[in-house]
Amino acid sequence: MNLDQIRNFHAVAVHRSFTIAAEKLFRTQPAISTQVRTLEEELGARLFDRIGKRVYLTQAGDVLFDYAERLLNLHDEAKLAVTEVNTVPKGKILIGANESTCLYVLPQIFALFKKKYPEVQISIYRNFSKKVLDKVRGNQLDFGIVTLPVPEQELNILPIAEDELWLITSPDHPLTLQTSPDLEEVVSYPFIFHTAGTTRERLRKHFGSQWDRLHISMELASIETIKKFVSIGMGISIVPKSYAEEERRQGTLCLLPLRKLNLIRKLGLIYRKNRYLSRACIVFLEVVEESMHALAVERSG
Amino acid sequence: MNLDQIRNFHAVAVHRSFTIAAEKLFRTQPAISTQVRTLEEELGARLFDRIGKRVYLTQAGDVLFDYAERLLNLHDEAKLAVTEVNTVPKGKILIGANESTCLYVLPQIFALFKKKYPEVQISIYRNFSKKVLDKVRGNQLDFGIVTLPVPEQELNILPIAEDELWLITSPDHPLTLQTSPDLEEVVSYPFIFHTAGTTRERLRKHFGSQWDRLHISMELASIETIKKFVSIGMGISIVPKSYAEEERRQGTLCLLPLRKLNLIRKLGLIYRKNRYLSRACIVFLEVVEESMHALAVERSG
DNA sequence: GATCGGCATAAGAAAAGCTTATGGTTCGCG
DNA sequence: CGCGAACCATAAGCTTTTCTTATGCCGATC
Repeated sequence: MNLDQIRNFHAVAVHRSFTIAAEKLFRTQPAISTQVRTLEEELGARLFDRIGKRVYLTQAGDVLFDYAERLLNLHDEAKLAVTEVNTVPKGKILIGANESTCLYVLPQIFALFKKKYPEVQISIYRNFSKKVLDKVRGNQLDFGIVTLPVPEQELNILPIAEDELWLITSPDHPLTLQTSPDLEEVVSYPFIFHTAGTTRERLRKHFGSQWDRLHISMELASIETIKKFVSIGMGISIVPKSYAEEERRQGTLCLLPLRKLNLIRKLGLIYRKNRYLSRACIVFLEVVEESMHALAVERSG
Repeated sequence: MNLDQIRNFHAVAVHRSFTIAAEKLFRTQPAISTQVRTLEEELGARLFDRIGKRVYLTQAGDVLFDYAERLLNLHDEAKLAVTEVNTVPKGKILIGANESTCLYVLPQIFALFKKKYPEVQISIYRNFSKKVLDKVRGNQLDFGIVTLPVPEQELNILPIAEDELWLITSPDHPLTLQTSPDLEEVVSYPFIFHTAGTTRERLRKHFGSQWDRLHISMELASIETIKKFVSIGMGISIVPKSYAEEERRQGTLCLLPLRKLNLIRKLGLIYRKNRYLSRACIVFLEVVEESMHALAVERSG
């Protein structure tokens, strides 16, 4: 019993005629006849009484008729629902990002996106870039926002933001007397760092031999707490410049570029290659590009 | 999109593997692959992400998956329900009968039937034999109980009861002095008849030339009222003997055989030829035959 | 009682679906 | 790092299913 047979049966029942049913289904009458007969044989029950010219539903046919309607309706609904997924953007997007991205990058993008596509639900997985990367590779996330560079294999990468790494200190710190302190000077002061993360690893490499001379007074798990402790003079730190602009304006932190250490942190949106993008995912990509342009204009303007 | 494709899709989704799905469905892997691909093309949406060795449902696939389960369940249910109609007797039986049959014949049969098959609902269409006959011919009734004979074309006929037509009078009627009055005597007394019906027509023929001499004092629509009026002496009537046995016992009516008028009224169960009998209808026929045997034994014993 | 309408059946053609064979990836293991 | 096994896609050929055309049969209708 397949849907075609059910459709045939249903048409015959509705029109009380094999011939008319055949017309409606753009088949010939024998085609309908045999299909109905096959159905009857399979079910072991006659579905119609063929009496003279007339066709009547038997009791079994009557029972099947109700199911036929439900099946056909459900089938139509299914087709519609599946097609709609990729025409009207809706459903859910899973995005992975680290904490700071969640705080400083995603809000603007999401605001724009939600305004355009309110039906799409966004779910955020917050973790270190490395974990995010794994989950994107494992197809458990639709998108990830991670620190670049990233091994390119299997991934599409879309750079979305650049930020210089600057030194932050408390407003009354001795280093603030300089406009652009030297690395060698800086290492003599106690540092506050993230417990882990890509940026910390990159800094270690850039510091080179200086790293061992570094005095790490604290390790904290979030940018917000780091800034807090830096502002009360518990140590100094290095963070993406834009993450501290707000505090600089308020005067709670000082932002200083480091001489000779021209470190740039790039953020990228990543997603798996060969992956089928739902309509919701496609429009998300569009919105990301769009908001990048908006930011670029903002900066230049 | 047919049920087979949906079944294939579902199996792949469940096992997250084309190969395993193929095994479970006793097909080869390419068969499953092409079917799924066809489905994807028809829906215009990819249903799986094939990434490396792994298979993931896309968003569209996820949507379809829910529908697939519902469709397959509904399909199973439909098969079961249709098959059950003709194994476990249930549903509805439509029976047509005239008033007197309803009163004196059906109750015993129905009692037995209901005891054996409580799930079958019996619906009675009460009308004259002629109307019942038409409805059985028109396939609007499963069975009819009518006065025989009946034109045989298109019908199966099962005789179920015989009854002699006897005279009924009030207990103090002059005719009661005789054991078996003559037709010629009888016609001099006022008669009460049914307004219409097969028996009345048959009597007319049998009375022959006497009919015109008949004085019909009343015409009534039901056996019960006829008996009432006869018992209070408003006239005499001729009815199937068994219909007045009760009143004879109670002494409210007298039952007398008519000499020379050996009229027998036969009742028959009729149903259309070429008609598919549901399980409920088949067991109804069985019960009817069974209760006929029971009555035969009762009479002989 | 001849004709028309409507379903069943048969035979041949078309379409769909399955299998075997094979190729390209990926993943795991030495 | 490379090799083999696992897995899905594709192609070609064959089988099965399903369609159409042709025809028969039966009941309804005039």
